[in-house]
Amino acid sequence: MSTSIRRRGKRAYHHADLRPALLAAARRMLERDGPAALSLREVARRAGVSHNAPYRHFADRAALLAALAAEGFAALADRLRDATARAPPAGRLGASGAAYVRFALDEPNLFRLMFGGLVRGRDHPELAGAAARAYAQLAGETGAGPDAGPRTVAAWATVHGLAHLLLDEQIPLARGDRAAADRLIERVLGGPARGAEAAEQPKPGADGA
Amino acid sequence: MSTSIRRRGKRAYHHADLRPALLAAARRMLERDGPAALSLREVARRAGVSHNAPYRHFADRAALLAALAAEGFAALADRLRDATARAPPAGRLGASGAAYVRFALDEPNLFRLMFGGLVRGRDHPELAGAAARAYAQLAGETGAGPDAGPRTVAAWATVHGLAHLLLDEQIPLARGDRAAADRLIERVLGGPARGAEAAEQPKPGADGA
DNA sequence: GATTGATGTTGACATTGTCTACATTCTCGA
DNA sequence: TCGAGAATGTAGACAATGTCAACATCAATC
Repeated sequence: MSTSIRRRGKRAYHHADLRPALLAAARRMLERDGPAALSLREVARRAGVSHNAPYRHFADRAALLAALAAEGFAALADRLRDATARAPPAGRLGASGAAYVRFALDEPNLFRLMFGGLVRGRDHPELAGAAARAYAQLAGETGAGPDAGPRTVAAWATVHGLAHLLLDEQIPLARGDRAAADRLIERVLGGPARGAEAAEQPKPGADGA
Repeated sequence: MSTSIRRRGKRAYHHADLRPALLAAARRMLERDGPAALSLREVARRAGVSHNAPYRHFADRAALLAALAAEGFAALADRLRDATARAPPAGRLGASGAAYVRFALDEPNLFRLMFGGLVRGRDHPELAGAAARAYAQLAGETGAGPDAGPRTVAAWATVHGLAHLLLDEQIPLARGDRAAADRLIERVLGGPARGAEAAEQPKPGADGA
């Protein structure tokens, strides 16, 4: 906490860069306790300012959450870019999907904030823009153009659904087991039409929502 | 509100069936304002009882939400059963998937409660059981047995992801447009390996989270 | 150097979840 | 029949939260 009350030698008038400091504190709290438990006052406390200071940078709690979600979409876009850049052209679809799911597993609560319906892009243009950029990245790297057809939609839906199911522990898979996630992704993304020739697959579990 | 303060001619001791009355009120409030806005005190108010009465029937707010989510899984299981019962054997996979997505579109906030990570089945056995029954129904009707392979997981993930994407308005589709949802499902569920020969497909939108 | 706008603080208010203590009503056994 | 005990509902309190209004402080500008 108290990230740079003063900064760069300069005396720093009030706090200097309070907004990023608030976002950083909120990000930590988000990943620890989830979006529902994120309290504006606690964020302010961790940033070392009064409980009303955040209102100088965010209209309300929803705006803070929207900014966090926007950061999440930017991070997701980066991940997708990195993953596809490293993959051979033929493996880009799988790499992109795996990166998507890994992102969800790495930052479950950020992912939930982004896709949990708590904040809607419609209400926050900044969020809508960040989401659009991430989708553009995704659509571009799945091999289809912006006029992607059912194939792209299906691939996207599959990966997105897989991320959710894994996150909610409805498909048993050790959290953070990258290799297992990769294998599952590869099998599932490549597999729907191939049938069930791959062995040792996980099956739907009874673990609740 | 004030659902059956007294009941069946009998004088009814305190409220008679407060628990279902609370759940009914909560269900209405949930669909109107979403899971995050659901207040225990407001539920009590609408049921016409004191702010603490719900604690005789639910351990806390999370328990109420879990009970609602469990009802949701039961309703989903019913929908899946009905849909597959009416479909010819060859069309069961598609019918099941379409029913799944339609359920999400019909009761968006209930769906978000069930799959939004707000309540975890791990903490509420009743919820875990209801979820397991719904999944069993789903797995049984996708044509695969309980040892479903990647194909079943993929189908499930695709449908689940599609529901989420439609719900979050990340795929443009008029809310409640059943025909469009059905066509999309059919194309997407049947399509990943077929390529993009189907025309007039929607494409990923820039509508934010 | 005074003014002004941005930024941060203090205090207040209604609402909420939850705890404890108390009241009322039902049920069941003598 | 009735009274004890268990269910069920109520009243009051408390801390925490989101948000509003009023005030303070600081940097920059005329």
